[in-house]
Amino acid sequence: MVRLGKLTDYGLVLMTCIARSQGAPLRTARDLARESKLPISTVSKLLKELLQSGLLISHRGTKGGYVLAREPKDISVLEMIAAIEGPMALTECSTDITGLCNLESYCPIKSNQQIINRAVRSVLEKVTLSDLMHPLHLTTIEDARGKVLPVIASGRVQ
Amino acid sequence: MVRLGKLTDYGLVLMTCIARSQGAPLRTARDLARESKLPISTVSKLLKELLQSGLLISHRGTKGGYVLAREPKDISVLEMIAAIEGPMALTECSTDITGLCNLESYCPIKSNQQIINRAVRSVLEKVTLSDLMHPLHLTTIEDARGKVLPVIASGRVQ
DNA sequence: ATCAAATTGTACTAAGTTAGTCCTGTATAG
DNA sequence: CTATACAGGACTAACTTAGTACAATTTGAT
Repeated sequence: MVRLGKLTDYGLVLMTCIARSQGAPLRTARDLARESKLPISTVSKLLKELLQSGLLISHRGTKGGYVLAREPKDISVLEMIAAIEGPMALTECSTDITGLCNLESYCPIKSNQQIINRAVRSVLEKVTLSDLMHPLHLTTIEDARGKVLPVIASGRVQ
Repeated sequence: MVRLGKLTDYGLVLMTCIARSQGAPLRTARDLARESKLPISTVSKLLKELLQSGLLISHRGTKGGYVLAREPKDISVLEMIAAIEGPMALTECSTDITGLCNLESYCPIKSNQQIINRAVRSVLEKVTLSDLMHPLHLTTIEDARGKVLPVIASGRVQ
């Protein structure tokens, strides 16, 4: 169903939690687990992955924890997804790594998949953590070919 | 990695094959299996699913086979994906079916996921089977917020 | 009428991926 | 020195996907 894994979903929740408490001291894994109602082992694992992708900065020891590495507006949804799921590709054909697709060179729609993939990536690149924090600021979004999609002011999609 | 399943990929290939032979008589599963170099059992299964979603029309018996139910330009990539993978949602939160997400009502980014999902859906809705057949006709595509993505004339993405 | 070609429907198995847990090690503030 | 919190890896169970197989049904042609 072209869907994000649950863990990725949780990752977005955690990033939003951390972003919301900017200015506050470091957020610990336990702390975030309590706030997000997720098991601490899972939270811990996700924070590690977000750290390794450079989206978070950590401090060890007592009074340790995590902060955002950049401002929310400079962290894209695409980056967060990639941090947890690995480099995103809609199909293996679109990963630029040759030899993965068993239809190889005579695959008739390889180039099309790259087009689709690029469009999807681009959408996710443009939506940032800041947008996730402040849904009201994102009132419209233009889809491929410039058609405007109305997005309801409450943050809900009609 | 937010990717399509292999079967979906095959489904796009099959639809492209059928679209390319419009005007010709019905295409059989065996026929398409040979052309696409896929196992016939898999092809048969996919054609059934595409049929049930109303994207194909079938005729049984000798001289039977499949044709497109509509013109290529009126069949979106989103429909083809949905036919094989079920209704698309980036996360379970975005399916409009309540009770699936264990964070339920207090999930802080539910509405945002719906925004992301809608943008992605919209991109896939705008790309049609016709675009897959004639990649040269799709030279640029606009991403969310109207930024133009260049797409190389050869059909390859730079 | 009968046969052969083709779709229809269902059920099943194996493989791969994802979710989630646990344990040991390392750094640091007090 | 010690309690706290991150770091890294290994591991298991559950779920999903890919792929196969078979019997039933429909239909055109001889």
